Amino acid sequence: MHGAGRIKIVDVASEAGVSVTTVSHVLSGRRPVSATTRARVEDVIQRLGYQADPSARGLRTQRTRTLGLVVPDITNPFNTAIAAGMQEIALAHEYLTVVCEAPMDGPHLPAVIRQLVARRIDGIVVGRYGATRQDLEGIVASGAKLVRLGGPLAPGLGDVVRAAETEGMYDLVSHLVGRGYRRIAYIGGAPGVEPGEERFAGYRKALEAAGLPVHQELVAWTSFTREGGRTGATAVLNATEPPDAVVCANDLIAIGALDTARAAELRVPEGVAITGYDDIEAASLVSPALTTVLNPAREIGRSAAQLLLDRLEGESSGPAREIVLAHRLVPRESA
Amino acid sequence: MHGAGRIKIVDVASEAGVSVTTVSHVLSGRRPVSATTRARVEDVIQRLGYQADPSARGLRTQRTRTLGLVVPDITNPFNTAIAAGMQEIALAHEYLTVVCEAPMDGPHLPAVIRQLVARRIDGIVVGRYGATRQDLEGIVASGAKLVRLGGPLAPGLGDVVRAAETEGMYDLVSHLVGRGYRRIAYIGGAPGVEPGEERFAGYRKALEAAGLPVHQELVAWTSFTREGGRTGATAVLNATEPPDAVVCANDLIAIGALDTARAAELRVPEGVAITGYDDIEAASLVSPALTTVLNPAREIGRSAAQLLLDRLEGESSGPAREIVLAHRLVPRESA
DNA sequence: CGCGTTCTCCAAATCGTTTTGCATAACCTG
DNA sequence: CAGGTTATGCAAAACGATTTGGAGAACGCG
Repeated sequence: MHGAGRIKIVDVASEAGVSVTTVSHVLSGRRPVSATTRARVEDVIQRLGYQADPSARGLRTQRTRTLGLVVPDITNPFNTAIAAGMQEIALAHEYLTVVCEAPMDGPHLPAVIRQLVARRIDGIVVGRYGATRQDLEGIVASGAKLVRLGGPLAPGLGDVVRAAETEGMYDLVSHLVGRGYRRIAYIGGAPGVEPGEERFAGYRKALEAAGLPVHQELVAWTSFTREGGRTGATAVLNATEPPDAVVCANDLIAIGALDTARAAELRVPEGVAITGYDDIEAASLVSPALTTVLNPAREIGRSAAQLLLDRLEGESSGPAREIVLAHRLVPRESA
Repeated sequence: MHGAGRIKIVDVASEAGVSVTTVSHVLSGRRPVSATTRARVEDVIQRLGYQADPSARGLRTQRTRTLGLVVPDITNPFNTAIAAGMQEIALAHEYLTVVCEAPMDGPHLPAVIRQLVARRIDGIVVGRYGATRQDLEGIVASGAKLVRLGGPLAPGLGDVVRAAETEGMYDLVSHLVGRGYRRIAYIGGAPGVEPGEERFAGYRKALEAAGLPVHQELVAWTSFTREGGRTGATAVLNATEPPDAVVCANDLIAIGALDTARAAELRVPEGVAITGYDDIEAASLVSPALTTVLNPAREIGRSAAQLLLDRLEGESSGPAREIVLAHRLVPRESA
């Protein structure tokens, strides 16, 4: 008759003939309990299906056993892959994961962070973002652990997980150079936003290493969207001396660039090569299939969650850490 | 020096020169408070940036102000759109949304539900699923509010939100008939899983209304994946008398069918028409762009959250409700 | 056999809210 | 102005767990 989930620690204690203290100790293992008592208590817990009330526990411990992920766009497959990776690790440690969307337009980020901090979320992962130092410091000051996805490692701003973006773009552009392309254009997202900067750096380094110049008129900055790709491609393809390849900062931009090329009756890759970055699902669905770089999103999520859990369950402080994950070139038809 | 988020209700009370009871009352409005006192308290709350501790509040009220969404695959854009819709509504009411993945392979669903129930989540949305009656009853018995996405309205199993799937497929197939197609094949996902059943029903009704027979060899059941689409299409296209159109239960299946058609050197839509369902982003990115039906996923999420909040904040019980959302045919190149 | 350790376990305080039962002050009404 | 309402605010008891200071029993040592 007593519904599931309603039994309390005191019920377990009386059923097992011990005090609530003892039950708590077998649960947490913070003090020794004799083997026979422990066995009896665990049996009762099992039989009654006892589960500690998270609010009561949270009130006492000041922990919520919850991890948060903040991303600019929750429907972006790259971001959901990160979320999936986090959940995989978190669930195994009985942590919950909440993912929050904070669009780039308007001051959504501070509000979302306030929400998360007010909720006493234990650890927060801030996704690829133009987050200000102030935003991030607010998280750290609240006592929550912080992991950033990308950006430089800085003291007092949590740990960092990132893909080897610069190296990935370097390899991609070198790949193009190796296949004979010489006038290689670049379409970036919003300038100054982190992953864009690093990818652009890889582009420049690769050209430099090949002894090729960076033409200012072959570089366009727009936004990380399909529409951005269309306008960016229009700009670089109309240069006085057009490019033979267009490197895009992500797959959505590249798909937009494909639109523009198709509209201009330019064959890909014969007329112009086009490449993306991230390897989202659509990259292999469009035609021609995009040459791109695999962004190990799920693995990024796993690493970020693991970093947070280490800080939470193991040594709380210590020097800031950085995890860099390997990229992988995915050659397909568009180059 | 006192960091943000650390101030308690007693601090607010003493700063404002009132008791904690009064502060609580201005917060909840459950008892009248004089205008001048209220103003003073609200000012102090503002100035100090007070935010009630959710664990303490949850312990007392037995509410977590959290909504949950359970889906088979968190990276499916359809599901993330639902999540985004839920979050939009939930956040406005200061509720958090957590989305949990419970893959169809293996007994993940009961475990995830247990987790959510143990966490005292206030309301749970169970996505398109082969959920058993037992799973759902467990949720209701725990006291959490339940909304199902699809399936028949049944007493004691919460409210239902669904798209008009049968009608949507009916319109789509009727559209094909109107354009002259006569041998129309169908590729479904796993048989018995809800959205598939309803879509198949729409397919049959439309053929029936047009006086066309349902050929057993033109119906294939696989899985809701691109790979499923490939195998399903191989089956129906190799029928003794091949179809002139292939209707797929969702977009991923349709994209897989496009693969098969391309491999068989069949032009689409000249050789065979292919249609999808859901209108995921990739549907407009592939070539030829898919004729499909817009599944109002975001709106579904919004409605589900609203339903939950109504139960939570308004009248708790009452007859089970069902919300049916309109579909919309999206004609593109593939038919 | 007395005394100090080490094992076990318990009672009670605590975390920060909400909510109920009263006390007091203020206000009408006749 | 007495008597009864209504407004206003307070003190104290929950909510269900964790954690600390000890109590009693068992054990070893001199």
